[in-house]
Amino acid sequence: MFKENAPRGKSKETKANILGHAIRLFRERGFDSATMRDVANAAGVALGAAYYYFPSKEAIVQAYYEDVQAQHAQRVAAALAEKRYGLEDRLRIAIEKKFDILKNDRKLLGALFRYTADPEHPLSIFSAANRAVREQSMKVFTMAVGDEKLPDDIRAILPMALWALHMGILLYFIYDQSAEQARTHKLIEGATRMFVRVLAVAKLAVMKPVRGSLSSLLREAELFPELDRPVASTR
Amino acid sequence: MFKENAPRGKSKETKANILGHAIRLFRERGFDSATMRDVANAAGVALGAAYYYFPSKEAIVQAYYEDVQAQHAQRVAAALAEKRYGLEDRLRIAIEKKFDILKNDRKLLGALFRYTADPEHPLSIFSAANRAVREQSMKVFTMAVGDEKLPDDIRAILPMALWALHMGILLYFIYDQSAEQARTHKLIEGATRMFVRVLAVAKLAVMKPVRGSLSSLLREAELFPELDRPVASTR
DNA sequence: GTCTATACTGAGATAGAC
DNA sequence: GTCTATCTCAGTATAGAC
Repeated sequence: MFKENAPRGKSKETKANILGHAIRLFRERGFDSATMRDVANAAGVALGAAYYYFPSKEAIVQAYYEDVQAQHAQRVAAALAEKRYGLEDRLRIAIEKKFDILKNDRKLLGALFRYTADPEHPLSIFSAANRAVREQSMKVFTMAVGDEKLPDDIRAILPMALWALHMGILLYFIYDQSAEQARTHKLIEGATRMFVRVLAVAKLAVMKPVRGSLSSLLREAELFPELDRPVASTR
Repeated sequence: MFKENAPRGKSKETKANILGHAIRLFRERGFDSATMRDVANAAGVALGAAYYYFPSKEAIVQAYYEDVQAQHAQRVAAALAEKRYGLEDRLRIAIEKKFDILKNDRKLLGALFRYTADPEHPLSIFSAANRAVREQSMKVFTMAVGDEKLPDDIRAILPMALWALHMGILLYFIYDQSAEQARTHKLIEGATRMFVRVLAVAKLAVMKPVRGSLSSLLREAELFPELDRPVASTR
């Protein structure tokens, strides 16, 4: 089912109502087949009302995306608070929770990623407009890493690495036709184990120069702006 | 400029003509802003004629994509035949050649990747329809690796790893606003060096179990079907 | 500020005439 | 093979009800 973030107020209710019906229709018929008129009809409002709340059809998917991220942060925090886990378990749980939320939405995700390779498009997951969502998502992984003993350079790039890893798995998931996406779950398990093993190797003192090169590569590419302000303007 | 594969015959000429004007317009105005009517006008044909040759606007980008891959294979083969290079240089050259071809087409690539997360869409780079193109692209990287002395398990996954790496760089390239995409070229250089260094570590005997896990992970995920037929039906 | 109703534009795609 | 006419649907515009 679909949960909205702040259903107080009449206006918010209408918006949530439109959003809910839209997502349901997108799930049932696919994003392209469901029209904005269908959405408005299903929600019992006029077309203009749908466009009053959502500037475009894609904006509805964007709202869904933001909601998913918010839910993800909540669920991971809740799951990790339950009991003390080792690193591998924490990472696996953090990733699994994302797919719990998305389990019926494989068709929808195609629409969400449609503008990923379009820098001009606000709905790209890499757009400036989505920066906050990206950073929140990375923070979830920072939380999953927790106070694990790690070299600083590794710690700095881990959230981005995990974010990228989970995005890659997401792409696999979209294509995964196996019953209840069993293969995706296998992949999450295997990839998490592999990730932790590679981490263990990377932690070794002999690997420090390699890590250094990787860090400067990422810094120069500005893939990870946070790396640029380690000593910056804090007081 | 744009090169077509087989310009013999009047029909092929019309098709190539439409394709050429379309690509030019997409480059100049962007994929979404240039309409099929614009394309037809520019090519001096009616709208219907454009649709006779290309079932959709995206299909034009697909034709462009196939052409790019064909050119890439040619150029890499030519460059590597010139003289003997070390592994790092060969990989860097193989990747650089792709970006030579694409240097003016960053806007176009957004359209090419639009359906990457849609398994139903034939124009997805992961679709069954595009399998041949993908495999050709991986073969280019197999060629770049050449007869380098490597453990079999590493050799088997390298083409896919390099393909994935160059796709990742492609995404970076699309977002790279620096003059003449200088940052992308820095990234290619750094990523290639890093790749070879990691490879050197992975080659060590102590890493064999880690490699084994990675190989079985990929085999189980069927990310790389070729791994499934090492002993199969060849005789 | 929230919403309805209706009409209109633009562009991808298609049907059918030639 | 090619063209003209037409369809569909996302999105815009507008005028007004409450």
